[in-house]
Amino acid sequence: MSGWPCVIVHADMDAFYAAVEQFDDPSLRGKPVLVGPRSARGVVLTASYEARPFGVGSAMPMVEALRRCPQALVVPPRFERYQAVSRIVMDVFADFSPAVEALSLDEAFLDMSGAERIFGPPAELGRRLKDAVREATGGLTVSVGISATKFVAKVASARMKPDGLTIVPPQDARSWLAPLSVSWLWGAGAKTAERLRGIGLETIGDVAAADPAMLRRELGSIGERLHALARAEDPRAVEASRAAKSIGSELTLSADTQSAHELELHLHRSADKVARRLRRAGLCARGVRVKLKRYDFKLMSKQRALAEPTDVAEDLYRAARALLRSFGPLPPVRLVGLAAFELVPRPEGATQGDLLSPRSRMRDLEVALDRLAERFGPGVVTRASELVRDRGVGEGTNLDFLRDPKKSR
DNA sequence: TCTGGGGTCCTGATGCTT
DNA sequence: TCTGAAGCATCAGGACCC
Repeated sequence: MSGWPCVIVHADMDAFYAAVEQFDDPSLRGKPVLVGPRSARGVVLTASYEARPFGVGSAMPMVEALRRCPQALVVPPRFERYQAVSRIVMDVFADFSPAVEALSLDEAFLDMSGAERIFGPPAELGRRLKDAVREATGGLTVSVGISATKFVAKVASARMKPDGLTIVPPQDARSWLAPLSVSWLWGAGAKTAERLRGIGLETIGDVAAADPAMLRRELGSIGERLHALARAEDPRAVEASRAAKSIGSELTLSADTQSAHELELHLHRSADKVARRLRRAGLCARGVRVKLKRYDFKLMSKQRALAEPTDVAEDLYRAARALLRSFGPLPPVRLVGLAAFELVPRPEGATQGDLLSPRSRMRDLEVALDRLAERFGPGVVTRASELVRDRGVGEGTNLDFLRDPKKSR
């Protein structure tokens, strides 16, 4: 496009989870909806636009959100449904560009450089993209920002929500950014924004005009990056596919605990969940990390390399249990998590030649449980073998745990 | 207000190897 | 054999994003 070195689109679905819930259940439409767990320690994942005028937003404790907006309807999240809708949306994006970089379920970058002949100038392109999403999803709206860099496109999509379309030509990008608060800078969260204000930089224009050497002194390498972003310089390309670097599962407990036994139970469930996701992705982990969040929100973590790459829950759990024990006496803990990292493709026939080893049998059992989880509806176990009993499954165990590892056995 | 769960990236400390 | 420096890998913690 004339004068545009490249065309980067950022598309961000509006109040995605809440919009899906309102779409699926017409009785929620036009009403304040909060998607999130009802638990005492839960936070709001997404608030519908009807709830936002009450001062409710993402990451706000649910208790506080309901204090501000008592008439809000709370809907527990249904991630599988959001994933299904997300696939539809991403397919639409893929119709527009071969280079789509999904940032999450509800937003993506598209590199549309050189597509003017097919889709027209940026304004026309944006309208067509929005129409296509609305049509494919049956009415969901997306906000779109278009510029020549990722950062400016992303800010542009967020500036006019919901259902917005903002185009920032590259020659206007720097002056367009200048009056915005430093908290719009990508990579400057609460702490960094506070430090910037502490050195007298309130707006993105202030950061752009600041001495980069001073920014580096004050903030380290992030200072230089923020300086470049503030000047609308962002060389990062749209990356079509990025391999996961870790897969984890964590849980905030309903009450703090110092019981190693209770934490081990949670680690066991997390190990099951993570191993299943590894197997689905055809990956093995070469390391395990355990994360604990203390009563005072201080994080503690320990990690270790595994003797060999694995996608077996028992292996992950054993390593995690050893890490947990290495913490020594535990303070009251509010969150426990397990993550697998250094992910590598699962070698073909990894258990071949070793079919009778306990480890190989354990993996076979876990794969069989995966299949059961896919096939069976609700029910309870009527007979359980010794091997299964070792895993906490016995007569009367509800089969729901096969499909939702969070459910207790 | 009182703070989730999924991640990524960066930094400083530490330990190992040469 | 001891010591120190350099380079690298690993680990733990922190900030950030959606």
